[in-house]
Amino acid sequence: MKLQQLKYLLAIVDNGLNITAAAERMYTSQPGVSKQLKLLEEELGMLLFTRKGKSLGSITPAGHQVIERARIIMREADNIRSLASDYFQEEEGSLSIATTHTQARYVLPGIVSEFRKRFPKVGLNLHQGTSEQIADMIAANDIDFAIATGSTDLFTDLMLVPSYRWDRSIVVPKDHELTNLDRKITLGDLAKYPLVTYVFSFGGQSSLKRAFADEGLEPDVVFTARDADVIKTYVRMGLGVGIVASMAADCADKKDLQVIDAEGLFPRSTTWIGYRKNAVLRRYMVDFIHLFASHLTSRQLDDIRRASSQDDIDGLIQTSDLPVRGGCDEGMTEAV
Amino acid sequence: MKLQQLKYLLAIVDNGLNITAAAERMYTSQPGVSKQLKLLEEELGMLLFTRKGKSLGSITPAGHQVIERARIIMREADNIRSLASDYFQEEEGSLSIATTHTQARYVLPGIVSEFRKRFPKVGLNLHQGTSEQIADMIAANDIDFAIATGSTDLFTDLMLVPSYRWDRSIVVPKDHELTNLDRKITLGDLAKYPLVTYVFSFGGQSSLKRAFADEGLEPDVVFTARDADVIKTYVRMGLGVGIVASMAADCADKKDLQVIDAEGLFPRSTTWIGYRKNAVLRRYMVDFIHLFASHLTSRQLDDIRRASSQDDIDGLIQTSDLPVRGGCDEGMTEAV
DNA sequence: CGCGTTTACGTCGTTCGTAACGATA
DNA sequence: TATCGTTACGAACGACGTAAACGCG
Repeated sequence: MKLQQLKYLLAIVDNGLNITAAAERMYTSQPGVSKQLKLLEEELGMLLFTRKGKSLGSITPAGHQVIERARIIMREADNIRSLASDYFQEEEGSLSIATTHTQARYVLPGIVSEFRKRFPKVGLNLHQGTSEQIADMIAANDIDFAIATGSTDLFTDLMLVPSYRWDRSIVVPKDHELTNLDRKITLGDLAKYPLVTYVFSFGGQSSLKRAFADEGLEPDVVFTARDADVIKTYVRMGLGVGIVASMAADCADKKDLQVIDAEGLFPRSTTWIGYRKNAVLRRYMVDFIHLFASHLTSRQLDDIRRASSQDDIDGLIQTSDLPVRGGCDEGMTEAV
Repeated sequence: MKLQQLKYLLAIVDNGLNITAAAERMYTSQPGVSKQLKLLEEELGMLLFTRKGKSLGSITPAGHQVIERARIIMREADNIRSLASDYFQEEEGSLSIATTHTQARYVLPGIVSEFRKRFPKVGLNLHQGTSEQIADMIAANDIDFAIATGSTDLFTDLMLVPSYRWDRSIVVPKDHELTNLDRKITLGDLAKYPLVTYVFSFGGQSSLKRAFADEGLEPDVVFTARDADVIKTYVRMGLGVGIVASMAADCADKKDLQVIDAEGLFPRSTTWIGYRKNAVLRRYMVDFIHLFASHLTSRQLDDIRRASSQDDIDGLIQTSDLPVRGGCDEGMTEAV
């Protein structure tokens, strides 16, 4: 059994049991991969895949078990390499992050620019997607960090570090009648207007919809998007009243939009940053977490680095200690 | 990085940083091992060992981390091989068991003979030792099962399957005055005589001594051994009253010794069988556990096989369900 | 006949063992 | 000088890539 053989095995699995594709991904010849698979099967004395004629049909039950173990082996081999790189020179490497639009657009820019300043030699890859797409990217490997809000169910394979909390803001055109309210805005006020907001299911099972339902109200949502910029665009067009993450209501918007803090109207959301269980975090990765979850002390980060289960992390971080991030640059300066 | 290199690395560590010894253990040449270590260090760009002149001095801090990961890799590689052997032919392999004298002498013979009948091609290795020695054997690898009583603290790396419980028996010469007692024997009775029993600390912090202390008594222990046969020998010589595990008071002894059941006098002990966490159990290994812990259903065994933490196992087995093993063959027939 | 896998074979790099050398206590 | 690790070198092995054959849809 060779590490190479296990690597090829996983490449075949991760490329839909297509040896040719696997070979291309591994930058090697197709017969080589085919042969190594054959040798591995021979040494183990068992078939890892069923054959349909000459093609691979499916993974055998025993094959699944072997693959599972092979993944552990490759993960630990990667970890050894990480340890070594980290030990030798901590400032080089790469960092792949999968995240949602709100984070990528409103929160990460400040953090990324600071990170690049500190680690100019670390190659940064940002991938934007929905929570589900992020989960897929994780499964397909090659992602070091996932950053998202709520929806922890999709990410049971990750260690999730709660990083900050945020409220929502109401966004209306400058001349909107809601701006003339001489009292705090209520859900009842909002329910009178057509609403423009995130796709429901964002951050769990529609905490937004439930907030209305809890008061016996049914909101009139006329438009949903995954993207605060799109929402604001339609608000500008007068399509309705926008509800966005407070971070997304930035200063630039104040020119033609009125932003009303909706703190207390909806439950607070918690954004976390997650990494694979059992992954060795390189120093610059820990530093990135520190930039993102600025409330953590170095001591806490050390403990997190050593944590082996989500419970360990949950025990380290009190949700109530998390900073609350607002809009219009306040949050950003806080992070830097 | 090659599996072979990691294997050599661990061999060096496990042989006291002596490359020559490691090479012998691996049935290969010493320069080969030396070179592979060098290549590994070169590839990782770090020293795994400090050098004292030409000899290896100690493991570097980073080296410890690498070794830890390497152990996981080798363990999973072994697991893959186990899976394969098991899949192909379940009836061949080997089984190494480390256990205490009482188990090896009085409990295992029946089980082993049954096991050999079922799996004649599985090579059996039994190693006898104290709990501490068993723990050492585990650490040095090459042991599949540990069987012992109490002292779970020494075996936190193992999954422990509680297997049966047992009481102690009093052993006296045929003509001893304790045999003429017309009531149930008490600790107070025992305290009047010189005692011969196991080394204190057997099975935890001397549950035996504590049983006396709880009644305000101080036993007069004149001789301690690790070995019921030795104890019985001294009882025969009239040195004192023997207290042994009930399993150790077998029928053959009844010729010249009187055995008095001491159930209730001392707390019950629980004997367990343990295997390494994350180890794949081959089918014959599961069958061995079944022979040893005969109360388990196939369903429970399946769950145990899949368990990933000690808590999972503890949740599956109620201590009160464990059979109580007595002496004089009753227990043995029950197990077969 | 295209797609994908396996077989065949020549080349090249790696591992291994023996032997000799170097360093340390 | 005994012990242990490294260097040197030739032989055997194994991995890889190209080319060609094979099976299936």
